[in-house]
Amino acid sequence: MSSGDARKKNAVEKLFALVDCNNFYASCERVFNPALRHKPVVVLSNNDGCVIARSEEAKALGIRMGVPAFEIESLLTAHGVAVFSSNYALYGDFSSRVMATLAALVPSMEIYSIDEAFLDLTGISPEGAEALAQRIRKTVLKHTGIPVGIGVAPTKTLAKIANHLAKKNKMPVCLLKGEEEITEVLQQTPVGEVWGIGRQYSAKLTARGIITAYDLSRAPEEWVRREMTVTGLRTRQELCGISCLALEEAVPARQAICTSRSFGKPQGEPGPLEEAIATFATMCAAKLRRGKSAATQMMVFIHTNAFRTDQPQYARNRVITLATPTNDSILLVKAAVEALRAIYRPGYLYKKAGVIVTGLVPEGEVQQDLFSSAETGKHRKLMESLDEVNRRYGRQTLQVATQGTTRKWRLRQEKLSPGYTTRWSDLMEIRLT
DNA sequence: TCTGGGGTCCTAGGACCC
DNA sequence: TCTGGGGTCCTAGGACCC
Repeated sequence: MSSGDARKKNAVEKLFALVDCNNFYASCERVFNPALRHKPVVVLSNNDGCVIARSEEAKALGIRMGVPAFEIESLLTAHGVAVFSSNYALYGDFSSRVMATLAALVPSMEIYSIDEAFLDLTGISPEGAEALAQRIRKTVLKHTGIPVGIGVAPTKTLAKIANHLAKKNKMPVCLLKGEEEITEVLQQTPVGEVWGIGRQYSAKLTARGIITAYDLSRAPEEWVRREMTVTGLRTRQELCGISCLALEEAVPARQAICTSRSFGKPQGEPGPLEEAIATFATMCAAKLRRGKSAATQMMVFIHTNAFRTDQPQYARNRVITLATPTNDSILLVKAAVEALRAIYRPGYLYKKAGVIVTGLVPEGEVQQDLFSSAETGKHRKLMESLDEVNRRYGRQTLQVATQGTTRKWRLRQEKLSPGYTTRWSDLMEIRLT
């Protein structure tokens, strides 16, 4: 069966759009800082470690994604690149604005990531889809200041490819339809660029002579399934135009929440480590409460700097099962510190630590433990007040004592932009003279 | 001196049960 | 020689994503 025949088997020809914000973090930094227009901009990861977003001008300078900032310091200075620490409060807020704008323009959408959304355009003619995509792009730009690119195709995987193509050709919208056009594009797409094909699979496929996305769409189904599991098989079918990945409108309940950081300076003493772990535990607790869920298990991990092969290495984690599912900061801090004490060893320089909570259940369904319910009830009121204070006066205004005040472990964040849209004190001022 | 953070899904294999 | 078979649950590890 040719892929064309297979496509016809779909009762209704589906059509998906992928909307992707261009260089999202860099674009956010630009909105309130027009002086940065047409200038190279990069945004660094937490701890000012690696480059995680680049404006077009920065890409043109040859700055690669993920490159450590210290390796390109002279390049950044020489070209007057504007450098920012990541400001997730700002990006999260812009993301909400973009998504709200999209939601008002289409009947059904899936928020796929902070800067991407899939839209269902099934039933719309190719010309209609193209016009709608153009309108979406203009509206988002006008309402939020964020430029987006849009790829449209019969499956999500093909819509991703259409979106890449739009970027490559510096076109705002790319519509991919019709067997011949799709075949031609797939033949020009390296298999590693396909959504769902990462480094490992890319190497394996290339070694087997599967070089392009088209080759993968023609590979024997049995082989793909055996070597790449059903996930790989779905990707193969999607490349053939058979839609296997549906639009997921409802946000599935989280399964895990993680808070982890690299330290600005490596830490050897137990004190600062405990303060860091306690802080991560309270951040997990706050995220749990915001999502109205509670955790049944917690994992605490610490490790040394793996890049420093000249130093002794150590990495351990410890899982604690909580007697009753909880989102109480005080109980979670207690558990986290206990876990840390069990795995901490002196004589190492720790670079990173984190807390992961799992086994999440809805807050309302928690079975109260007979022996601790009185304590839990008291704490609940306290947590509500804590969240309210921190919401009003900024994160970490009220803390659990174990979090400490030295913050020796804190992030390096030397180039943070203001919280233009999320902190009253950072609101932009305009002087009319 | 400096190298991110937060998620998901799938499978194989072991433990355990009847 | 040859040691049941089938089901469920859990975990670790490997792959991927942005």
